[in-house]
Amino acid sequence: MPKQSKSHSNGFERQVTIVDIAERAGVSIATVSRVLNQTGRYSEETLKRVKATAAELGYAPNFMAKSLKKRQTEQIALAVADVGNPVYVAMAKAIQQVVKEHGYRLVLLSTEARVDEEISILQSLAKQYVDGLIISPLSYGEAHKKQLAQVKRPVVVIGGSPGDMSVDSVYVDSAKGVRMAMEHLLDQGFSQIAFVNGPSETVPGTVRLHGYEEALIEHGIVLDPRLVVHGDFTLSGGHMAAAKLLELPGLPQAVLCANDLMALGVLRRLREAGVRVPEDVALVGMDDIEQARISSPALTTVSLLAAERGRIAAELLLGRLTSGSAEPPRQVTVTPRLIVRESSVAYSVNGGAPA
Amino acid sequence: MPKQSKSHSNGFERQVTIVDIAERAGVSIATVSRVLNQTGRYSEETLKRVKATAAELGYAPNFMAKSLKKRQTEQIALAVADVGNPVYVAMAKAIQQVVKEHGYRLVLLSTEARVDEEISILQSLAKQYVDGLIISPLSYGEAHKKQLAQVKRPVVVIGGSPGDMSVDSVYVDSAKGVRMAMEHLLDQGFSQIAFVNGPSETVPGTVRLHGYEEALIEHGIVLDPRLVVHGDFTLSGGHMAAAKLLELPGLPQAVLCANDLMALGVLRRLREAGVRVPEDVALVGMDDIEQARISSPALTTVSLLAAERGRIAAELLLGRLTSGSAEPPRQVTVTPRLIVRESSVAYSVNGGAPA
DNA sequence: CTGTTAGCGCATTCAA
DNA sequence: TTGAATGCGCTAACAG
Repeated sequence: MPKQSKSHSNGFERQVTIVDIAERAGVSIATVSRVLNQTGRYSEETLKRVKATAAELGYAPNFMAKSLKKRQTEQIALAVADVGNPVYVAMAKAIQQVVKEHGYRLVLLSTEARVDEEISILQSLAKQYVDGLIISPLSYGEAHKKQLAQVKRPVVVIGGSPGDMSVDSVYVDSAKGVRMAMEHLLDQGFSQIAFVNGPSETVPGTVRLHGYEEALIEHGIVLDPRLVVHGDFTLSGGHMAAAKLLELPGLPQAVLCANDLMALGVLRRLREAGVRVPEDVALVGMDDIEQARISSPALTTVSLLAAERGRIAAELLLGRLTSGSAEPPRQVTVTPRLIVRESSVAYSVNGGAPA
Repeated sequence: MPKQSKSHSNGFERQVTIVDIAERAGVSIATVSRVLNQTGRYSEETLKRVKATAAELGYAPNFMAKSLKKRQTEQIALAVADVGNPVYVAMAKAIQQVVKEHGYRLVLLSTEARVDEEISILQSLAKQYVDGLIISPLSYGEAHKKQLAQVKRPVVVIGGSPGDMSVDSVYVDSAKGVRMAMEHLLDQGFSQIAFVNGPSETVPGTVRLHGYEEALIEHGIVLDPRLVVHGDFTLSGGHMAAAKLLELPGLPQAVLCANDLMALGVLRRLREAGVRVPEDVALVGMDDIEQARISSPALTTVSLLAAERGRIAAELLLGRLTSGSAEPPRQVTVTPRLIVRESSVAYSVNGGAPA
């Protein structure tokens, strides 16, 4: 290839530094730094001159150098299992909003639901490329805690276990959420309630299963193992889980799903099989994602207050960042809310109208 | 407050550096650097000793220092308008996968559909905190190009305009996509086809409107301005847009939406009004997001190949990063695909069955 | 009000 | 095979 005319300037030319602008403006680099950061004192005259030449040269401060020196990046990271899950999107938006007000940039990290990725993110946090981290881990075992202890930067975990005080955390009693949903179903006289859970090796998976079992016990119903199936918290996971349910000799009276995404997948599969919701089977999800409202029938669900948990997490982290980092960890707990919509209220087939 | 026992170690203790491990292992920092990076030569003996003490001390390399020195961060950024939009999620996942294989970390940036954020991201790219950027801008004007020209790092834009060769880009002819959808509708004999467009000041908005107009002209149909309404590419935007359509004296025969999210919102609003899809009105979206498949009725749509565009963009960027950055910009174009599902095929009310 | 200097933690040349 | 020295670009003392 012939020697290119150096037209396309996306090459790696020498970047302009404060030295360049110092020389050009006839001042020292210290002065340049001062006016650019509005720190210390300087004359009106130099202010103008420095700013002018900075603009002239198209100066942009070097993030690496600055961060290395100041020992902070003004970035915080949010690590979630699946950026495609609306729950995490809601969380991310809430967090984004509050950290931004405080001058921080939010970077999203996706773990693709893999534990080793979670650990690896915790590890790389030690590299200090962000000032703090909010993580919503799918699992939360010894490996996590060990890494967490190593980390030199504030971390707040969304999720985790109640009463675990190794780091700041915001907790929602999702087992209670499950029980609320179960009550709602049981109150309508349903006793054969299937449970579409997430992976049993995840924290949400085990916790929610507990809630299911507790509700059953409380009502003197023995758990039918065939009614408990597993998905992976995704749409298609729910779809496949419903398929398993459909293979059972008889249809359950109701299906409770560990999250809305799976509930929506279940809904789809049921419809494909000609099963009507809620007439033939009642359906309840968890999370209260936007799609739950607009699905048809609108999905009854348990809000786990994703946005609010995100906001709280961000505030906890910001607290660590700006003031004390020596105080003992705090855990704030939020309470789930049942939201009854169409998918779970079965009026009599003979057509009783709603109130 | 009493003097805290220094229990909770998330404070900002002095981090361990290669100096520490050099001292401890009785070698120079140069040697430490060499074995840790597997560069240069060193004895088996020192290898073991250095590695051991590094582990012992819980050493983690400082990202800032390393990047400052090497002038690269091994991070690339993806900036999108709305992290909640499944299209961008699909893009992100595809990109994530390919950059990861090449040892890069992907950080997600959300512009919240604001142009000033897009510009600001371009600006901060000059700060060099990522090695490259993939951006899918909603608008693409002079301000963008001006910033783009300043930037010292490779950028690839997803979207933009055909034939614009200021940077690498991947382009999908969405106007053609609209025409394909229109053909599908017109072929069924529909002539009153409403168009729910995105904001008219965005690139996708203007381009898709053109496609709509062209299709109409081609079929000798004059555009009825009342049939063109605007949303903001979100679910609720579609919902509101449908409300406007519902106010019209008569219902259009079909509704084409500039994206699936709005189409789903429209679907919901129509159902609320007791309008059946596709029996009363045919509905078509664009993008082919996962929810389009599982909605009910399943949504006819035009795939804009988000994942594939993401993959291509990532490959273009990686190309710049690893080999030449001097070559002239490339633009690769992908062709949309019509995907006919249930929402647009109106069988006769008398019940003709599908083939 | 401004300039000089010393690192931040690391990779890398140049000698040994 | 290893060590000493240099500097990436910047901020923050410390002098003047």
